[in-house]
Order: sequence, then structure tokens, then C-alpha cells
Amino acid sequence: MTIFDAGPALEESFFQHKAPTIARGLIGATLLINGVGGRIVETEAYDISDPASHSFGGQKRRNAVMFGPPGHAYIYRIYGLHWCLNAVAGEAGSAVLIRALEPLEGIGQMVVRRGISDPRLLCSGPGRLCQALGIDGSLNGAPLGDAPFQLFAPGGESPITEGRRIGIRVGVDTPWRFGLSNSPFLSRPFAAEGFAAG
DNA sequence: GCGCTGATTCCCT
DNA sequence: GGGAATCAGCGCG
Repeated sequence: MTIFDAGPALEESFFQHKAPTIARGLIGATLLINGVGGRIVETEAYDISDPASHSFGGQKRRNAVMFGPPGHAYIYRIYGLHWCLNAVAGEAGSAVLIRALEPLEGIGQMVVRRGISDPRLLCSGPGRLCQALGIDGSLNGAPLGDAPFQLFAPGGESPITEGRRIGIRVGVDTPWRFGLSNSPFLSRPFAAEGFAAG
């Protein structure tokens, strides 16, 4: 019943890699929650040595899921009102933030949840994506390989652009943001980098 | 099209 | 009590 262009279900072992490897490998993968979702076009990696990461400074109650088994969902509330979805990676305290996807399945339901119809604005940002897919804190710690999640490997080669991460105040020079090159569904375009004068 | 600002909850200090 | 991996609406030009 695959009516979208996707590969086989992602192996659980995929998540035993380091966060940047997983972040890159998830570009082009298909993510569904209760049958609603699409193709991942933007991710960011975080790990325990990274001052921008919730795991920086060690395990706490809030970030405990980041220190748990790989391939599970780490979901937290940001700025008091939005939810953000991460995939826990192989190293303790590392995860991949899912920032944007291209809506493919259940678009009607996304439109209802978001209250807008422009497909480019349905899932282009971590908060928007969670609202469109109906994700909240009740799914924190849930395995991404089981219902209500479905994850499929990329259908083919995806041209990937790298850059600096967004919305953080420290660790801004770490180029751990990955995106499907020139996708109209990115939360923000990738800036032309490498021209910083002094 | 840009930038500023308010919204709102949880966790750590 | 303050800040946070964000979003949408507003005013301005």
C-alpha cells in the first residue's frame, strides 16, 4: 500500500550510528504518525559534547530519553507552547531533531490541525511539524519503529546541503544541520556560507 | 519582505 | 523566577 516513493522500513540498527550520520541518513526518509506524514527534508544533530544540546551537562529528568535506547522519540516542549520531535541516536545523550518534512500522506488532516492550507507551511519547522502530525509529549520515549510511527528509508539518492543549526545561542558554528537541497519545504533556506570575512 | 514581539509551560537554579 | 532547539501577527517601508 505504498502510494509514496519510499524505500523499505528503516532497520533498528540504523539508529546505532552517531547523530550527524543519522541526521544525514534521515534526509529523504518517510515518516508517518498514524498514517499522516511525508518525506523528511531537514534535520539537525545534537550530542552530549555540544553546548546547544539538552544533554549537555549530563542526564537529567527532562532529557532522560536522550540517554535511553536509540531509535526512540525524544519529545519536548519549546518556548512553552510548541512541541519538537527528535530521534535518539546511538551515542548516549545524542539525538536528531526533525525540523521539516514534505507533506505526502494525510494532508487533509494536517490542514485541519494547522488551520492553514499552504502545503509549504504545514510542516516547515519543528513546531509546525508536530502540530500537523498530532505529536505531543505523550509520545516521549516511544519507539519510532512501532505504532503509531512508521519510518521508511529514502527511496533513492538525495542531494544534501549542510549548514549551521537554527534557533540556538551556543554551538552556532557546528555545521550539523542537513537538508534536501533546494527543497521548498525547508523551514529556512540554507544561507550561502563560507564568505565570513573577519 | 523584513524584523520585532507576545504567547505559554516545563525544568533547572 | 528566568530562559528555552518556535510561531504568527503586526508595523514599517
